[in-house]
Amino acid sequence: MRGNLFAVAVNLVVLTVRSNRLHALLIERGEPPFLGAWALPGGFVRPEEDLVHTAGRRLGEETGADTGHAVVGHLEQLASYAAPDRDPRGRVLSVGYLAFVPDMPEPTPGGGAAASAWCPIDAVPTLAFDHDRILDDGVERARSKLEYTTLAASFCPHEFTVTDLRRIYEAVWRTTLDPRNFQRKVTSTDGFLVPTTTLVTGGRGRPPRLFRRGPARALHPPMLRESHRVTDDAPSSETSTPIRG
Amino acid sequence: MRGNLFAVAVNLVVLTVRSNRLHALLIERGEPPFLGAWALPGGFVRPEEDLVHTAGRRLGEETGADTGHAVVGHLEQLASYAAPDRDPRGRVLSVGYLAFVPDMPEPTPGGGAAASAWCPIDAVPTLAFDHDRILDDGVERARSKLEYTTLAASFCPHEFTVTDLRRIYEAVWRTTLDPRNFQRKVTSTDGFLVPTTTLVTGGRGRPPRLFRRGPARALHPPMLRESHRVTDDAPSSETSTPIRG
DNA sequence: TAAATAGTGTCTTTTAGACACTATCCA
DNA sequence: TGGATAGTGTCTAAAAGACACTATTTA
Repeated sequence: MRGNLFAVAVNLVVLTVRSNRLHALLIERGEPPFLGAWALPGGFVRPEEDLVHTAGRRLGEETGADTGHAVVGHLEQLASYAAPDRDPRGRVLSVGYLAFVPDMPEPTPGGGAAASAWCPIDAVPTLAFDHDRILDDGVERARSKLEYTTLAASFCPHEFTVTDLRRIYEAVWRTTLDPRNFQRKVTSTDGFLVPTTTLVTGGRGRPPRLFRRGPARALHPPMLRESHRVTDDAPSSETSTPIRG
Repeated sequence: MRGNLFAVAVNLVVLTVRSNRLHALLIERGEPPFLGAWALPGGFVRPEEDLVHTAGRRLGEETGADTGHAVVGHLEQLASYAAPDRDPRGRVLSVGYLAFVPDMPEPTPGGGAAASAWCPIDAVPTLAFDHDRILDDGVERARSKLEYTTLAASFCPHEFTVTDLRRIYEAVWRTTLDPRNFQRKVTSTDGFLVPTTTLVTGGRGRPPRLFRRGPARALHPPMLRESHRVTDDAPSSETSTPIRG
């Protein structure tokens, strides 16, 4: 078998919406390199472990899913990053994973991290390695996935209101949506939401109904965000490359 | 640095449209394992080489771009595959890349392949390793990318007619589109097509105009393929995974 | 001239967006 | 009662789909 050998790591872009703002889960590195710097959570792939297993394991460790806290969400592979000089220790390929989780208590650091925290997406400091780019790619993926899938519901707990769901879209897209048109759109899209009989009392206005996520995964027609630019909006990464002329 | 080490390979899903059918580029393996079986072209990532460089290099070798043949197309990262038992030689992670190229002469085998050929997508035999799944993921990605990007033009040569472009959509989606509505849609989408002054004579009807690809990359509103199922249409791979309940 | 393909015009249906209006809570 | 939020109805504009019709070629 030709070729040199790589260490293979998984890094997680874990997104959630807290206080109507999109946040990412960051860890403070507890060991070199980049000791003390902020980074994406992650870890090396163990022998006999598949990529998604590593990602799920580290996600559980960081979000405290192993403490019995019920986690509903979504996990998907994002992209791989393997620039020769991206890690000073040697040749390391990192597979990025993108996770959506509902708002939950403060994270519990794991995997050799000194600390961990939810950080608003527009206040993220410079990160270790090439994690800035991985994070950017993850956020961009999240923004476009909300357009044509029902994944916004992965940011919500098991039962949620239409307004809860709208706040997800507004936070991820940094925009505002008409509450009335949004309501009609999501409740009339077959399989997106399943109504319960429960109304949430205690709020300031008419009590909203609770819904659960339905079986639909694709959104047709999609939920288009406003004024998508028509010219080049390729992500920052290599993921889109024209070949010559 | 903890963790065991991996060999890292790149495998290519190279798609083209020939005779109004979607084809993939396959190679016949010239060495073990899977000697004599069909597989996706690929190769190991060299020291100091980035992933996209490996992919571009192998793409050029297989399609004969190094022979001076002008290649216009598209290359993007697809996903990574690293199941512990996917390669009998040991732990190998493969990064899938997806390429769109215009129809071109028969391929010239490279990289240790015994033979190579364009194979209609619905006539692909069982492939070596987990290449069936990589191919499936690539085809599915291609189908959905044609909906909301202008990448269909990457299958066309530098100048092409509206009918040429429509045949791409029809081949990739295995459907038929109304030629008149298609014409209006693509010519009225700002930045998709740039008209030339050339008309193609010699055909059977009114000579069509040649166009070049415009600067637009995203399609807004998207070009929706018919009757997208509303329920679960997750790809075959791990790329979409719900987390618990 | 007939057949074939390119391209335009127009009508209908569907959907997005704006927004009036009703419903139901709390203070 | 008034303010706030939930939810429905309705109008308009934009886009998709069906398809008649014109334009320009070859056989």
